[in-house]
Amino acid sequence: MLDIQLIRKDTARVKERLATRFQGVESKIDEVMAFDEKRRKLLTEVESLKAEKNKSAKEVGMLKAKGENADALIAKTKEVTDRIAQLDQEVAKFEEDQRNVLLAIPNLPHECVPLGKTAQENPEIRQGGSKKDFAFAPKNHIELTTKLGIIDFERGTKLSGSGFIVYRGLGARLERALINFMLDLHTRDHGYTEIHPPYLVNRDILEGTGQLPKFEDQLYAIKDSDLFLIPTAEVPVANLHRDEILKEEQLPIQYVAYTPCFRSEAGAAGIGTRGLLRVHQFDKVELIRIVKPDEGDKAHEEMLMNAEKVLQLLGLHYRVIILCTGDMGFAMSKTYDIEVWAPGQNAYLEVSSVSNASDYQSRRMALRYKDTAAKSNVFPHILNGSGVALPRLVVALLETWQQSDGSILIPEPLQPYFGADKIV
RNA sequence: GGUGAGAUGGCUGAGUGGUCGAAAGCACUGGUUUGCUAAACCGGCGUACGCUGUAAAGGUGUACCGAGGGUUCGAAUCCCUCUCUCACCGCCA
Repeated sequence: MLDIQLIRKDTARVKERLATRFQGVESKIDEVMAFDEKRRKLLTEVESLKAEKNKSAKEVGMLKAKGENADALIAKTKEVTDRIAQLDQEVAKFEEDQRNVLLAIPNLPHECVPLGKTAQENPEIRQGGSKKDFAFAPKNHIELTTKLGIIDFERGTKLSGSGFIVYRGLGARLERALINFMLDLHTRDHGYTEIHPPYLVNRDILEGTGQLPKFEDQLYAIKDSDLFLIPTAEVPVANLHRDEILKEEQLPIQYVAYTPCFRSEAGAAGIGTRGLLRVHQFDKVELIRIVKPDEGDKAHEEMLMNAEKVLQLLGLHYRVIILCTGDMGFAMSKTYDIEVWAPGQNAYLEVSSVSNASDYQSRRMALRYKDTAAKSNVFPHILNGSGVALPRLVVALLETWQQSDGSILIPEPLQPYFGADKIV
């Protein structure tokens, strides 16, 4: 969430930058300010009453110690206490109202993020690899996987409904090989520490990263409990140090985690269609960094390159785009997407989203570090990036490395993990 | 799931209704001193928010002793609920 001090001090500028996301959000700032003003006024009043109460209570104690009568003072203090109880409730109400509005306000876009409203306005930053030339018409992944018998779409639907898939035989092995390949790459070559987190988390955790309270309909909830299936490893891993005050030397932190991700995808285009492009459960290797504020931009660029490396090693063509202000996720200040080329679709598919959440999430989860220079506790910047998501990677891999006979070549760096050089 | 014991500041650990934000020790840190390593001594050392205020600071108030509620003029201390930890039993991958 945004810093209330910043909102108070620089109201106009905060509103201006919020408005670049979508028109109308900036009015929430006025709501926050209204609650804030009332809250502080009452707080001052109730706190001075409490000071009075504390003083009187002490005097009662001293009178009684001396054996004197304190009935009058007790009666008077009782009145003050009652009044305090009343005001405390009002203050709490304003605090809650203010927090609720704050939680519904998205992060401020980074200064360098291009203005825009929709995904069509996201500028391309660069490309990697090159499109493969085919001497035949490349098939799409559904045809390829069905013929090879490595993905069973029908039985996935039978078990759990549309948007669920079953990997089989070498398909299952490919999934496992890719996960291990990416985990090893990021831990060995890129310096991340592997985390294996819970797949179920409570409400507070989801509030910390910004999925709640606004996007509950996108989550799967566990009946008769307050637990939810994680939509991404970002949720448990970014929250790992919540409510902590880290030592400065603990930073930077770099975590990598493989988890399945569960998304209801309510209202999303493409759900219910066959294939791997949009599913309710998918595997993903996720990167998280927790860094000092002034190291955020550099860390962001590095993470992007960490994710790109996966595609480079697998010989895939891709492009990097930067999301415009209107297309960015709620909690993020700056986001790059990596889109991989899928010849069978004749389209780019998003396989990674690399974002800088600045201090927005660390504020929500009360994560700080002791900054020796500033002599105070500072909210670190939290970054997350897919490194990368599996289903669309598999699509691009199969469609790119397919042969005219329908077999699939396995890129060399993946072969030790897969245990073979092709799928036939 | 059952029974019992617990939860206090970075750590250990006192404190069972009044001047306790909390003893003491350790750790950390500033200083003094002894020719170094080190020791001794003196001091500092939680977080959040409000008010005030400065160039920086500072001053002041409130809250926080697992969480939430209650009793009381007054709660770390008494009562209730919950969470977690430990031990044993049961069950189980």
